[in-house]
Amino acid sequence: MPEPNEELVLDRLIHEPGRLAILTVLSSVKSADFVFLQRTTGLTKGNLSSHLTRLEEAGLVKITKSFVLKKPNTNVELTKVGRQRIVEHWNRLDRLKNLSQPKGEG
Amino acid sequence: MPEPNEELVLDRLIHEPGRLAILTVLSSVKSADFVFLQRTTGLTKGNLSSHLTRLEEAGLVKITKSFVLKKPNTNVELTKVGRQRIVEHWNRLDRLKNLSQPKGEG
DNA sequence: CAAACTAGTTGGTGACACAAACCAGCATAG
DNA sequence: CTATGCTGGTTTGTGTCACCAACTAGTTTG
Repeated sequence: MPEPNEELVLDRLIHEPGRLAILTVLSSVKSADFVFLQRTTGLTKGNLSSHLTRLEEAGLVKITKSFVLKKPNTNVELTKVGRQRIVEHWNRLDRLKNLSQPKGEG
Repeated sequence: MPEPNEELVLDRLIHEPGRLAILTVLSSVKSADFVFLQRTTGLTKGNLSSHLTRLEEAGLVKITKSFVLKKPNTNVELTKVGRQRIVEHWNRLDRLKNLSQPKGEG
């Protein structure tokens, strides 16, 4: 039973393509609403909704619901923890990648 | 129904952490055997076995079984396609990452 | 012979990503 | 008023699949 290199273990919650996209988009903006996230990530409403719920439950995003122009509006922003975790995830991916290409792409 | 940016869609077959590790290790060596892969990836035998089967079925790796010192020996190497696909996957991840950090880490 | 070890494979199970169906509010059409 | 159809979401049903435990096959040790 090998003990995996802790540094390289990938967090599935974050690694999942849909959520990785959501979190990565969020890390470039202060906040984003549901419709914007749907457009940028290409996720369906259903998937986006459930991913957001999971991310919120995990404390990675803060969700604020309100009404804008009489329409429901779901605003999402990274929490401090969320921001740390997505950065750390990209760092881990870099380290994994560098296992195979220690000198970087030539 | 938004159409996702084709360039950014992540292939789950490759993206799965265990397989991403296997493929990344393989991309740095000519070939590797089961035990070596288990040590380097930290996967259990069962997981490694089933991931390898999936990768072989997908044509990403070539598996050669033989006996070495009277023990079964499973040798694994990337196919040409496999090598292309893992490189392309890392490129996609780079592009996704750069959506949020177009200037690199500041 | 049995017990333990190596090198794997297979089967059962729970988690979960997905899309379809659903829901609520608003707007126009008749 | 009812009906139709938007927008902006949530919930539900289902199939996939990653995981670990159990198993197989052969070898070595006693």
